[in-house]
Amino acid sequence: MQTPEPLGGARPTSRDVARAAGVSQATVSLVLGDKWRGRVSERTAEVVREAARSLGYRPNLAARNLRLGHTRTALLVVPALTNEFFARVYTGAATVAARHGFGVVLYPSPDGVGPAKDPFASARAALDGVIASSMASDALKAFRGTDLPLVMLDSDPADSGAAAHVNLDIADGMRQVTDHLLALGHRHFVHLASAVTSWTFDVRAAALTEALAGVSVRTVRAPLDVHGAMAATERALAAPGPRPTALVCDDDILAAGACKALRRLGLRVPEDVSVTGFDDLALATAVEPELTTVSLPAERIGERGMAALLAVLSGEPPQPDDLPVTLVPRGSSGPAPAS
Amino acid sequence: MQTPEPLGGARPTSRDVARAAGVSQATVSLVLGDKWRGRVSERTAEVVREAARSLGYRPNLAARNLRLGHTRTALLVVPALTNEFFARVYTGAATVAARHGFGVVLYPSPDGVGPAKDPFASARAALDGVIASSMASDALKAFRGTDLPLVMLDSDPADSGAAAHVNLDIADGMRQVTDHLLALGHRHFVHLASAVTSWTFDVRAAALTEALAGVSVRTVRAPLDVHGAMAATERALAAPGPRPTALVCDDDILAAGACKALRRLGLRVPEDVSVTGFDDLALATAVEPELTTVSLPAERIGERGMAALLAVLSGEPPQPDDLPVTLVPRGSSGPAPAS
DNA sequence: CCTCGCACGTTATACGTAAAACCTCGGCCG
DNA sequence: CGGCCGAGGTTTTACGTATAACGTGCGAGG
Repeated sequence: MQTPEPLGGARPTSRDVARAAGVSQATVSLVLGDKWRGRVSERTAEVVREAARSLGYRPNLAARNLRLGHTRTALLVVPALTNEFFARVYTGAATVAARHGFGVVLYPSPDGVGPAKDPFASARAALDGVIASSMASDALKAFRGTDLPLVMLDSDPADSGAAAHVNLDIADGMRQVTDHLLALGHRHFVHLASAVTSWTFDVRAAALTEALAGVSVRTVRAPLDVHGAMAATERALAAPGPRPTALVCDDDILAAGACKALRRLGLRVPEDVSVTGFDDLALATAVEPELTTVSLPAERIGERGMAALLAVLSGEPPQPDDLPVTLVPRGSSGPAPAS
Repeated sequence: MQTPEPLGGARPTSRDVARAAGVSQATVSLVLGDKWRGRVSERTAEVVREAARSLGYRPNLAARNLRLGHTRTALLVVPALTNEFFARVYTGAATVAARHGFGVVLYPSPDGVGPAKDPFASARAALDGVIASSMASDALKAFRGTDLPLVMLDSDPADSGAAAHVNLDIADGMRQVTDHLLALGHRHFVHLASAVTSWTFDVRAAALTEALAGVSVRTVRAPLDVHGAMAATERALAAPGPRPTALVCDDDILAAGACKALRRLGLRVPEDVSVTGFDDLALATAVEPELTTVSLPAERIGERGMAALLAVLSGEPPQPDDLPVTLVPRGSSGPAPAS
């Protein structure tokens, strides 16, 4: 009937819709907000809906958020978006968010641990809460002392700044890895550890040394990329003493690099050296041999994190939540060589 | 001086700051908005800033957005966040956005998450514009006919719905690949193509068939994962006729799968069969042999896309923008076998 | 001495929405 | 017949901010 498209200048407002439908703005708000049962006749409601449709009306979210006092959006803080794990966490969080009419905006922390000068300015959306995954505690200080509830994922549960915690049983994962390798007869280990420090890596290290008490284990650190892992692996094998037969890596990327380095040194995986990863990225089944690794429920921790935030926002006291992880034995690990 | 933390109920508003500083709300807005030169004395400004700091004041973005009529945030629509390429596009876009006081919120299109019923509802932020990367044209119809400017990246430049286009010279990339392989003596090709269709893959196919006119080439389609690629590769090699010596893949993931499948068939890469990828993901150097592939300036296309959107928003007519891509020869391609 | 302009603020208003409070009219019951 | 009630709306207000429009002294110039 009227202008079919909101072309040209300004977007139509609810008042424009009201005018077109011959009702007041309040009625439009009622109808479009689905709160009109018993307050507006079915016929009028339909007229309003039709007017809105023909004008191409979309509510102004800024105005709505201002009026409502909340925004139904959460901020997800992650160390690095290029890591598949965090993309999956996001997916999980966004899924349950959508189910509750929430949105999720991402904030890849600059530099992973950097001093986030102003997270609020860069995540320009007005927020209801914050979820942080695998972040160092002090990288989140900008969110402390605000009124925003903070849910921490895969982080130190002793951190009291968070309104809720959801964790992965990382320690158990590492225990499963070591049990697996010990059962295969391995007695000389190298721990290829991540050079970036965070709770999740600290736990891996602690669990490993505890599970391997009394067994020969050597630690080498590497940045989280293939070339760093290769260099570190070469260093580790160049060290004096008996040659390690098992290489436990903090991450699949490190494991992939380790495999490459070993092969260049003329060693076969897993016949001469077994290698294990962590995280079960797509990479784990792309390389050869496929990596024995620990599968983490990435989507699920995102889902649970969002659910926890929603619980906090509705005033429920959230209980601590721990998710199990599972060892996936594949081709990169095998029996320790005879001698 | 006053309450050091905004604990308890409501967040402090600019009016609270004004009260604490003994000035009017307008003055607070002036000072904090950095528009006070010659309107407010340096001393008063400092008092205001101190009051804001001690109250922990953060401006209400919803109110600001409403007042200003824009939000300085853009929506980035991508097919799948777990693909490293898009994470990098995001990074580039977010970088130049931040430089201009803009934010970027992500919308991984319905393929990844739930029903796409209303992109505006799920990306709850109020938006100034939309950037879509590698999206099929009809997946964006929700953004057409709105007042939001749309910038398309890596998409059909003939699409007139977009206010600006930024593209990669994909065709040239594929030409470089075929030139490389032809120079190595290859004459029997297989094109391992993506089963998902989009402009970027159509161009790869078209460029390949054009560059290989008169040469034996067979096309097999596979979903974008390692196992799909393996199955497709086996199918391709089981076909009658002379054995292909070069496998051109639409994507590094496909290439990695192809390498695995070939090895299982007892064929060596690159001695028996050469394999090439596309995109130059981290995966390309994680597998062995490392993949010959085409490196795409992912961050840069994100940067240019955001710059184009900013240009459109300030009324400048944006010119079409094409970014070069480069072949990176690595270990997975070599001379065609003798016979 | 009047007035002009500048330095320094303040008052008032609008942005678009949601919802509380308020109207109006007809029917029905006591 | 008076009053009450419910259906179907409308009027009004508030959310917090940015900024246009409007004072108000005071020093200087005519």
